[in-house]
Amino acid sequence: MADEILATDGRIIGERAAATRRRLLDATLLLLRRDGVLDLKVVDITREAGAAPATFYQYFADQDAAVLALAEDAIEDERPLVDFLQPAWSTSADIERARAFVDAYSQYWNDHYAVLTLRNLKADNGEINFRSVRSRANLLLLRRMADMVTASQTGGRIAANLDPFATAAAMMAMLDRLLAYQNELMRRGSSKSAQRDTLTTILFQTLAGTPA
Amino acid sequence: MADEILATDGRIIGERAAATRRRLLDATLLLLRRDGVLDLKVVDITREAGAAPATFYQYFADQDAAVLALAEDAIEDERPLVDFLQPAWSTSADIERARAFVDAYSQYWNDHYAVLTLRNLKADNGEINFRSVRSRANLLLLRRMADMVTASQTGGRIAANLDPFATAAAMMAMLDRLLAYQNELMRRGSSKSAQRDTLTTILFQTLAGTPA
DNA sequence: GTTACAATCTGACGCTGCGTCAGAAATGAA
DNA sequence: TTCATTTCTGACGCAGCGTCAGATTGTAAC
Repeated sequence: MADEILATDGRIIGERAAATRRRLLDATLLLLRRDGVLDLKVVDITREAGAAPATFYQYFADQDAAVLALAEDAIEDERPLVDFLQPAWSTSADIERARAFVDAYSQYWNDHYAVLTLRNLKADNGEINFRSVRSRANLLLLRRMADMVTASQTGGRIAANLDPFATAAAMMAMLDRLLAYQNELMRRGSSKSAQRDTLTTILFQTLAGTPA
Repeated sequence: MADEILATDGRIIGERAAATRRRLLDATLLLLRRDGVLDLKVVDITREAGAAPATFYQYFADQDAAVLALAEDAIEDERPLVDFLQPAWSTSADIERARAFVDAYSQYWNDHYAVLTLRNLKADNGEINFRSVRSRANLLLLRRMADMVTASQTGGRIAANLDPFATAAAMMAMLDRLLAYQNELMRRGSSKSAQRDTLTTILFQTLAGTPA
């Protein structure tokens, strides 16, 4: 990869500096998870990382830059999820693959909960860097789902008037906000496994129709 | 209603004070929309409302209290949406009602975008007051959708293994995040009306199955 | 191991916004 | 006009941000 990591003043950083930068990122992630996305403080990050506040600004222009770096990291973990969608679902045996996808996606979202929430918030707010990183993260999955829709339409298994990309986006939207409702659902008596099965069914029937 | 509005020191407020409080709320809403949910400042709110910063704290313990009040206000506008779901959809003529529901929900979300985003963020973060106001806002719609699922299952029109409440929540999740993706979708060539139709179709087939 | 230079880190500062308090201004009843 | 009540505000102490000049650490040459 040609993306050398730079300090904010533009110089190429050495080994010691890279380690410090990494410590700062780790601390950012820890605090994001522990204190929530609205209470992230540079002071806390540097205290956690055992550095002075000023050090933070040697590697990141501001908090956002650090969060953005974490969001870039998260992309790597989203990429493998596409394997669950390939080849396209069709038979009833593929329902198990759909279930595995739902599980893997839940896991992915859980692992990166804080970062993804903040990324989406900033992206929704129109911040261009965060839009970009979100697009890149989701593009593979969205494209793949859209292709599944097209294939299922060709086979006459799902409604012809669905817009493939919009359908894919709707499914991603559903998955993205799933966890936010999970606790509430549990309180109303839908067990976790019922949620899992329900989501699997909706996803399968929307993307692939009735199993062959 | 018995809910008299109180100042933070507990006294019942008069007419002038109520007007000031209202001005502060209006200003909060304005800035939330204009500057985004992460840049809301009490100083700005009071400047906008033509008051001193200290005045804000006479009516709200902190920023959250004001946002919470706005979230309560938003509930009123969500309530009428339930009419689109009642009686349950079944015939192909009801697809038009589903489309009207999608439109109305989009409108509602657009109108209250900033407040709902912040409400969800805080609710997801576990803040109890925001969870409560979100539950109350969504409960009617969720229950109604769940009932539709049950009815459709009884009629054999949709899969029997769907958990009614989880299905309803999945549909709400999909709608809730819809707008976040809209711009991105447009950029990828799904027109607004294609999105609208797609969402309508997914919603109808998930809650009501194939039209009778 | 001393020197000198570059890489890295930090203390101290000014600024902005938060939330509190004592008291000032407006209101209106007598 | 008086004065008690309601409402509003200036001034303050505190916390976090981001900058800068200079201190510290690493290392290469001698």
